[in-house]
Amino acid sequence: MANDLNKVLLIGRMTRDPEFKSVNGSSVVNFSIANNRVYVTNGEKKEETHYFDCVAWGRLADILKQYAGKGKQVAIEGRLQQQSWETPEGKKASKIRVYVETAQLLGGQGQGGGSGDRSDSSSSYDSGISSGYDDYPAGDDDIPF
Amino acid sequence: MANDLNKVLLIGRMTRDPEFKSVNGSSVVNFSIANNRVYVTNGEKKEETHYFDCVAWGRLADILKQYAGKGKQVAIEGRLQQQSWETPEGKKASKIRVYVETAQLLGGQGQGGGSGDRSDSSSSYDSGISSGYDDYPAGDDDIPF
Amino acid sequence: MANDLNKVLLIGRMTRDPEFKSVNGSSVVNFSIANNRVYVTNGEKKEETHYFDCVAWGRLADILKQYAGKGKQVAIEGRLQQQSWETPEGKKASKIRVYVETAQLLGGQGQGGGSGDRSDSSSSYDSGISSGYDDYPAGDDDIPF
Amino acid sequence: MANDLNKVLLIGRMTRDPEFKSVNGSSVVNFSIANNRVYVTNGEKKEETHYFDCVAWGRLADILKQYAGKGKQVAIEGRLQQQSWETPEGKKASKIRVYVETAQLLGGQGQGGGSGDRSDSSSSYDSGISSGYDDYPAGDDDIPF
DNA sequence: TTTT
DNA sequence: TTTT
Repeated sequence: MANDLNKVLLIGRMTRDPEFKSVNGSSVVNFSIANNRVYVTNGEKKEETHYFDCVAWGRLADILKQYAGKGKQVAIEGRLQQQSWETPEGKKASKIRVYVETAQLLGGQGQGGGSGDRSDSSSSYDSGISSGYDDYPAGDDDIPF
Repeated sequence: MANDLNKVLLIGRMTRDPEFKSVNGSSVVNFSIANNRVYVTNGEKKEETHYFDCVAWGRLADILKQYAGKGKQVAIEGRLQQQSWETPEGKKASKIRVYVETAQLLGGQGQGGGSGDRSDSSSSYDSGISSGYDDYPAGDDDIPF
Repeated sequence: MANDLNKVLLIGRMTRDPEFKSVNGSSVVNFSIANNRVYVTNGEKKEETHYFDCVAWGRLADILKQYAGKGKQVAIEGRLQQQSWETPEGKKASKIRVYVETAQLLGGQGQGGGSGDRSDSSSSYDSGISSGYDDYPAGDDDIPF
Repeated sequence: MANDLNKVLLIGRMTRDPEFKSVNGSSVVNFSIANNRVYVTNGEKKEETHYFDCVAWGRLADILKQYAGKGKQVAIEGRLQQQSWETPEGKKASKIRVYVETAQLLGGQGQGGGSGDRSDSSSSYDSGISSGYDDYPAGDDDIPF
């Protein structure tokens, strides 16, 4: 069986602070990204917003927990993932989300803060951070951006 | 408002023949792609298949209708799209699919055929085809691949 | 012959103002992007900067001329292109550049300005703009960002 | 400093067998990819071929050495890299190549073989293989495709 | 320097 | 359920 190409690249803003949890000792964050699309159809300008659910694991999850937040602009790279589960009624359900492999915080003019004491994290430089299970393309351990 | 980066790249096989319809005079095809993932966790090889819904419009839809089919391997480039609708019960629902902007048929050894008389389309060369509303990066009108 | 997948996605800062020219009535801009890479090798943090030459045509060129500038952070999407030419001595030469199809100006804190009177263009919102030969995924004609 | 987004995705055919060497005990392969572009300008079909130099390291290099070869169709994912060096005359020179992070061999109808005894490797199934310094998204050790 |  |  092949390992097929599967790559997603998005820029958008977090609709809320990343939701953190720990699964079997591993860090996990879930968040949603608002991605705007602007286009012109026969002279008329149109705007749409699409919302995409994202998940990140490991060190990347820790860093996003610490530095990302509602309104922050972020570039993410990852892959599409089909989650499947059974509903309480025993029906099969599935949805698509983005498994984030790398994230770069952009110096956007988001409203920042949101949930309280994250305001101190506004070191305001861009960052590229990756999942961190490998030590290859990674950020710094102390001041990731 | 911005036009945010939104790019998806996938290789996979069509799980069925593209489903064709005409919407306000425009061609539309819907299809699903099986994308395989192979990875190793602590020495153990694992395999998963993820299924992604795709839609294509215009000339690309026409070409996919004519040349693509169940089992065919295809590389697609497009963008993530959040479809939103109301259920018959008046609830809001939404799902993610891939809006295909370009497709390249790969000369894979899929089980081909499926729904009968498409076997004659096995011109068996690769192809890169795009949506065709613009005439810029496009294929030929007669022998697209 | 196929139209093979060829996609490049970069975030970086312009090393200088885009260099504008007109070729057979079409607008062309050339510019260079500084793309930073940060990684860790056996505990040690490393940094590198890579410079990539880019070219854009048409309406995208006009917009970049008007709104982009030295130090601006930009996300670009395009394709790799091999330029070939003959040297004055009659030798064959070739180099790789990025043919930009879409660009999104990011609200970064670059040193801005540079060549004088562009400072007034700091409308400071992000933007996604594309080549504009098609009217499909495009920006606005008046206030592109 | 940021770790900026830098992503390249290409499909093409190897113009020759990968050139293998060992650098400080690490495997390295160099190869060149022919990437075809087909487009239409005012009704006229045009074709171009662009050649891109690629490099892969580690386990991915080993696998490409063993299974890839001249004429093989491959999908690669990686990043742009600017190589810089000094000429024998003491001048600075630089070129752009693709640092390959993942490769998927496609079941194309390349002329295969080429340099002798690779013909036995035509297991002819697609494959997705990655650099292998991490054990995360990887192939099998024995039968990678 | 080049692939199908 | 939503960001600027």
